[in-house]
Amino acid sequence: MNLPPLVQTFVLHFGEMGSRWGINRTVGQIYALLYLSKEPLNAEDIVERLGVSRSNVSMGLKELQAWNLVRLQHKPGDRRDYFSTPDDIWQIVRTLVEERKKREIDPTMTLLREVLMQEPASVEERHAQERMREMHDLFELLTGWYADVQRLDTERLVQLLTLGSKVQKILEMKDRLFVVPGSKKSRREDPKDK
Amino acid sequence: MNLPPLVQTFVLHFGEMGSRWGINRTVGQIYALLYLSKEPLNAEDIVERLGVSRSNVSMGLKELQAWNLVRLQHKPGDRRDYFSTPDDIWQIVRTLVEERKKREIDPTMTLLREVLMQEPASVEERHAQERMREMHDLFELLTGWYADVQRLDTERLVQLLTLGSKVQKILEMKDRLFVVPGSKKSRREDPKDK
DNA sequence: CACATATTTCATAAAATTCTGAAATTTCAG
DNA sequence: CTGAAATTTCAGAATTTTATGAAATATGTG
Repeated sequence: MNLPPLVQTFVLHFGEMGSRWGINRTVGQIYALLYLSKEPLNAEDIVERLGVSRSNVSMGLKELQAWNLVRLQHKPGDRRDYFSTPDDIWQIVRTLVEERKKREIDPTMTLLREVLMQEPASVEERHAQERMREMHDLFELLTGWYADVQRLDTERLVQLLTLGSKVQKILEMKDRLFVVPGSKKSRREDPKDK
Repeated sequence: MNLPPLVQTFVLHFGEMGSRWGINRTVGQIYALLYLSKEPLNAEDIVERLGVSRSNVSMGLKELQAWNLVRLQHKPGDRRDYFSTPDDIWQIVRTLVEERKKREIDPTMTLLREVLMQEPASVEERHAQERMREMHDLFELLTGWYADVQRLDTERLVQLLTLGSKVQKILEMKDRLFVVPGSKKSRREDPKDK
């Protein structure tokens, strides 16, 4: 491995981290390298710096492209493929979340919907279905929220995240300002209520 | 494998899904089985239903315990260990996020902080450090938000998620109501501004 | 304390994955 | 078209992960 020490530390860490996700060490390292690199790199650059085989790099890049995590570019008068990551880190986050949703949540939702259609054949199956319903509803809530904030531009998203639960305060304020008498929603919770 | 068809479908799916996360098939299956089960199960129950070896189940349960994803219980007059998942699915989500943060984000943050302390020895390293700084700041923002909403009780959390980006509307409303003249924060963005 | 039961550990077998080098294929300049 | 450069594919080697059965250890009851 032929890298500045500071870069190497990060690349190695990402390689290890990769295995805790579903990606292999080389893919993690390639990604980390591209993320840190100012200039786009071609496959041979990556081979030299990481000290892995050319074919391994080829496969790794293919996987990263499947994840939409790297961008393919060309330099004028150079037929080699150059790769880079988006400069905007928020774009990276959006892609990552989108792809993970596509791979992990969506197939599970499909399966849950299918299974929830079936008629339970025993009390055991009935209970199992209830649990699956809970998971289904949870995922629906989370993906709904995600679809919603996904649409925000970055500035607003950051604003929202910075607020964190302080949003809660504002919600309470809103509640107080716009109480509709008799509305269930507007009724204040009181522990003494039973 | 000795399970009602409906349960089996889900258990198999979770087993496959496991490998896309960092956990192995058996661990995924054990978890799915416990999640769907009304009653806590002991190791032998799991062996029978999943058709895997006793030792495999022992290891799998150990891993799930390390993740805080299963609860160990006892039945009166029975020395065997019984396992279950929390009934409250939100509790499960909280644990999962917490543990993943602990395993994936925290070590990365530690490394980023260390590397950001060092003096870059070249322009290349300087640029790499800037990228790491971006990642560091991003993680800080996200974990800050997480720490914040983590503290909300479930009802309020659901309320927040249900709102999604509609929160934005409320924020704008708040801005309009409480403009502090001359304050940077309260100044309305205008595309015509330069 | 003894002994039957339950659980864990661990060496190694089995399976899955990752990586490589060689060959095949693609691409494009001349 | 041709041929050199670039990339991809792929069979098998290397490595890593996962699963098993046997042995060791722990636990609790009588």
